[in-house]
Amino acid sequence: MPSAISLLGVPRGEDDRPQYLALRDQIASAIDLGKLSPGARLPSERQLQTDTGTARGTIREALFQLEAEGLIYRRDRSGWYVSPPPVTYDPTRWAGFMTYVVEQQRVPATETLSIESVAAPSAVADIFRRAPGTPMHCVTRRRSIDGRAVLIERIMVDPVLAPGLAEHDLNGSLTQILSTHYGLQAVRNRVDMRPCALTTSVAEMLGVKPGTPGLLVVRTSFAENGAVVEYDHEYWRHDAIRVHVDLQVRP
Amino acid sequence: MPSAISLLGVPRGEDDRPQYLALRDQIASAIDLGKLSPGARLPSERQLQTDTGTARGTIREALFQLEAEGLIYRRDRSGWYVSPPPVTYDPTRWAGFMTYVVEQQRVPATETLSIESVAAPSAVADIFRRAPGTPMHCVTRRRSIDGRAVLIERIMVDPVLAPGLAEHDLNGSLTQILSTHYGLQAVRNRVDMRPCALTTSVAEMLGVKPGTPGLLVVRTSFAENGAVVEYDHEYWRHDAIRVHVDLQVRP
DNA sequence: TAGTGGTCTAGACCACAGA
DNA sequence: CTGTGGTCTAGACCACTAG
Repeated sequence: MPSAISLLGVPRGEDDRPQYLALRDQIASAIDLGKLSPGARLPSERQLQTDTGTARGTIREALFQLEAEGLIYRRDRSGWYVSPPPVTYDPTRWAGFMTYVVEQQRVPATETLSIESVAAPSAVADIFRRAPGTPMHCVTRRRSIDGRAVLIERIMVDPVLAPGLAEHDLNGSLTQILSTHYGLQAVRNRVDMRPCALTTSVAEMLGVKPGTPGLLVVRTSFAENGAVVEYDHEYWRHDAIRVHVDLQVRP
Repeated sequence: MPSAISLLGVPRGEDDRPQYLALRDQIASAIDLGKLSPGARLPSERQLQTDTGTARGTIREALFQLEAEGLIYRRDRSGWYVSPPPVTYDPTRWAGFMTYVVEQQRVPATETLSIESVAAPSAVADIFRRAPGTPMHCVTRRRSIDGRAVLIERIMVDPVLAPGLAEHDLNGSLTQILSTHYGLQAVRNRVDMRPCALTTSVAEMLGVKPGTPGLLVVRTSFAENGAVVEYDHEYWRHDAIRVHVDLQVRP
């Protein structure tokens, strides 16, 4: 029973820590101590409400905090769950998603949501060095780890380089297909990353609330002749990924 | 006037978009259109309340959303402001903070907050390959861009390799000092990145609310003989940084 | 259908920034 | 000092998940 000295306004214990942070600490330490394992479900907000005697809004603030830290996540209208550990992504390695997830003893899965031909917006056209409006393959896929959807990717491929791409099974490694069937080999990779919030369309596909924190990874692969092989936007749940780069000075 | 069809619960316009997202869109487009420039201050929450006729909680939800997207930020108890553009950080380049910020036509600044000797916790000791409890230099610095604090860094350096480090002016490039005065040259860099939430202590130093979204960058620099030259944690405001990596396949 | 999170209201007081 | 954001309360109804 945390000192109920007064009953209005913001009384607060002697410690000066807001209630929602205090609750955050309680839950965080429960996770640290293993009382709540990855994947475990937290008590419902209303349960916490009666347990702690604080308003639901305050409860939710603590939960949002933990979500921002990547410790918990929510399944829409189902509940709050403890986040599994993140996978490590290394842009200097050429291994694709399926490969590095398996290497980390996790189970990857890919689902192709759509494959369509779209007119290249000018930003995309620039990258492919083609005229705006040129048709492009646009593949949308959802990828999961241990059954939990962790990213949505939208890949643009030039149909001139990969005609009939749609005929292939795209639920595996796209890089593999481009290499095997079209002789397209990347020799250079450009990667951009930045924290973002997941916008409505992506959020829906991941089954999360719009505005959930995320990480945007933009990959551009170039062939030997400088042609763009793949132009890829990956929208990750922020708690699912960690980036690792190891670099040597070349003498 | 967005259709006041009913007066209780959540009526919502025909579009099915929650009010807080609608407000988010309004503000976001005002920023896009340049009606609000980087650094500009938004109307106060209570002003928006009377302007839009919605409850303050709803207003704040929209603002949090925009903050998570990196479009706006807050100065504690002062107001909400439009975020300046992020700087690009390239871990494959050896240029330090001062250098790459200037290259991007921005004004960098460094402030040393503390320099002390601490006993290495076991995790740190492992990295330096020394016994736990071995004394280490620990430098805490705050770095700013155009006058806005964007990151806190905590650097650990082995005092055996850099005796008397505290005597130097640490408000410039530490890498430079280690190289010039101690002959410590990094030949390998290991970088880890992950989205996080800024914890209380860091948040205070940055003057932001605890839980504000951030990006943690951990750098480990190795000398030719494998010794660890610098072990550095950088806590960035998430809206201030973008990471860029460009990689070639070596034939 | 019961229970969950999602959205929203309309208040209140507190701590601090800034003039 | 005034005004700002920060924290908190105690309700309400909605939209969805899951049994």
